[in-house]
Amino acid sequence: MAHDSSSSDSDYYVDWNSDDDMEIDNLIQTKKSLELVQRGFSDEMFATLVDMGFSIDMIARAIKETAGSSKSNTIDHFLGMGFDEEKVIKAIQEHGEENMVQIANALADAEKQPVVKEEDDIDWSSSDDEINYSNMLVSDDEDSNSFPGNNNKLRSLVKMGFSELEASLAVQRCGDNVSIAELTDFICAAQMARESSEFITDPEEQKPRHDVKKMRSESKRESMPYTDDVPVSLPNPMIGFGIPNCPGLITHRPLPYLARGPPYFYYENVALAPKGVWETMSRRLFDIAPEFMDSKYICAAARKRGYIHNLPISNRFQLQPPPKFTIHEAFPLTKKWWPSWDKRTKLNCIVTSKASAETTKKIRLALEAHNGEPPLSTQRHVISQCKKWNLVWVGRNRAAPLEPDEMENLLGFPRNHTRGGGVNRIERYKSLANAFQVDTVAYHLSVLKPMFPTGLNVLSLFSGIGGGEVALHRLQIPMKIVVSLEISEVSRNILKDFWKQTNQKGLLIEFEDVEHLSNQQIEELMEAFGGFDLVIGGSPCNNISGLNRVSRSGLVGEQSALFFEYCRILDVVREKTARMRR
DNA sequence: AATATAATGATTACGCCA
DNA sequence: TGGCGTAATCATTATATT
Repeated sequence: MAHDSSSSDSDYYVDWNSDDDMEIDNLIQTKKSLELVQRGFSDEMFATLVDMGFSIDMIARAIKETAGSSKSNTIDHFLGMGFDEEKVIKAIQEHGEENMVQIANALADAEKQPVVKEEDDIDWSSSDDEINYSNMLVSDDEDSNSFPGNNNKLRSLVKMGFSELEASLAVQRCGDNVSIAELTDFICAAQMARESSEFITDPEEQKPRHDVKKMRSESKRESMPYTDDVPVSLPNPMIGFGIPNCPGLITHRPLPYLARGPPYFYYENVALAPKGVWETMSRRLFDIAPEFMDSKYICAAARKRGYIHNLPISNRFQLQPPPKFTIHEAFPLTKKWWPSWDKRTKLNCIVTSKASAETTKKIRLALEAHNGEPPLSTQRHVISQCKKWNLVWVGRNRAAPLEPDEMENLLGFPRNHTRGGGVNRIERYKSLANAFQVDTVAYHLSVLKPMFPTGLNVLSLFSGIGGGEVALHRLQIPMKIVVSLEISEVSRNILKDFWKQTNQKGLLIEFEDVEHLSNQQIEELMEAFGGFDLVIGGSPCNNISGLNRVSRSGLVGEQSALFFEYCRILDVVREKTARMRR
C-alpha cells in the first residue's frame, strides 16, 4: 500500500515527492496519454506543476482547456479577467491557444495603461456620433482653461450627454485641475469597463447614456450583444489572477477609473452565491470584476471565495512559510490511519456544522465488519461521509471532525488564536467557519507592503476574529490604526487578545454594530487619524451560503444585507479621502 | 440555564453523452 | 444544445444533555 506507514514518525515535514511515487507515475501516464509532449509541454513544466501539488485531474483539465478543445473557455477565461474580447481573440490568434501564459502576458502588456484611450481598440470613427464626440474632445481640451470652476465643467459634461451623477463623480474623483477631456475620458472609461466586465441590472443604470454601445465596432459577436445580462462566471480552475509561482499569472488588469483608490478596499464573500448576488455586489463596488479564488490552491482546505478589491495585482508574494499544501502535510499524524482508498489530498470548506459522534461510530462499525479492504460499496459510503463532514482519520477505522486547533492551522491563524477571551467550543467553531483564510488574503494584501513601509491605517468591517489583521501582521505591515467593527463580543475579545499577544505598536479601536457607525463618526475618525489607507471586510454570508436551508434569501436577507452598510461606509471614506487630499 | 448534539434540502456548477 | 448524475456548500434550529 502506498500509504501504509513504513516511515517513522520523525517526519513532521513530509516529502511530498518521495512519498507519492505512485501518484507521480499516474501523472506521467496521464501525461503521455494526453500526448502532452506533442503539445509542447516540457517535462520541466510538468514537474513544476507536480511539485506544486496539482492533482491529475487539475493538470489534465488545464491541458485540455489550453489544447483548444473548448475555445470559448479560453476566451471566457480572459474575458472573466476583464480583458477586452477583441484583444483576447487577437492575442489567441497571435500566440496560439496552447500558450495561455503568452496570451496573458500579451494582454497584460496591452493593458499596462488600463482602459486608456490611445491603446484602446475601439474604433472611434465608425459612426457620426464618434466623430462629433472626438471633435468635442479636442475643442473642449483647448478651451478647458477658460472654464473658471467645476460648475461649468459639470454643465458641459451634462450637455455632452453624461448624467449628473457621472459628471459629479468624475469631478470628485479627478480633482479640480483636470481638463474636460480628461473628465470625459474618465467617465467613458468607467462606462466601458462597466459594460465589458459586468452587466447592468439596476433599471436606473439601464437608461440610455452617452452612446457607448454605438461606439463598439461591429466586429463584436452578434450572439453576445453586450447588453444587460452578462453573468459573472466562476473561473475554472478558481485561481483568481493566478497563484504563487504558477504559470499563467495575470499581473495587470483593467480597473474602472471610478474604482481607483485611495483608499484601497478589499471585500470578501462566498463565491457560490445565488444567481445575481455577485453581479449586484460588483455593480455596487464600482463594477470591479470579482477575483474568485479557492484557497485549496494555497492551503490544504478548500474555501471558494470572491474578492472585490482595487489593489494592484503585480508583485504579489506569499506568506512564509507557505501553508501546508496537502492533508498529510498539514496533519502528519493522520497518515498512519489514512486508508489507501481515500484519495483525498484536500479538505473541503470549513463550516459551522460538525459531524456527530454517531457518524464516526457508524463509519468505524462499517469498517470493522470486514477484515482488510472493505467492499467498494462500503468505501463509497465512507468516502461520501468523509467528504460531507470533512473528516480526517485519527485512529484505526476512526474518522473524526476537525478540532478548532486544526481549523486555525488550516486557516493560517496562530495556534489557539480563538482560545482567548473565554471562548467556548461552539463559538470557536462558529467564528472560525466565518473567518478568512489568512494566507489567501495575505497574498492579495502583500502588494501593500512596499507601498506603506511606515504602516497604514485600517478600517476593518465585520472583523470577526481578525483575519485581515492577522494577515497584515504576518506580512509585517505595521498597523498604525485599526478601527474595527464587530458585533460579536467573543470575536472582539479574540482580536483584542491577539493585539496584546503580538505587542502591536498601533492603536486598536473596537466598535460593535456597523449600523451604529454614523457617517459623521467616520469622518471624525478620519480627521483624527489622517484617514484610512485600507477598508477591509467580508460581510455576512448567512443568507447567501448554500448551507442555509432556512433563509437563503440573498442580499436582502437580514444579515447579508449588511453588505450595503459596507458600501455606505466605503462611500463615506472615499468621499472624505478625496476631500482631505485637496 | 447553558451548552452540545442532531436533523433539516436547495441551489448552483460542471462533466458526460446523446 | 439539453438532460442527467455528481458534487460542494463562511447555516439554522429544535432537541437532548450536562
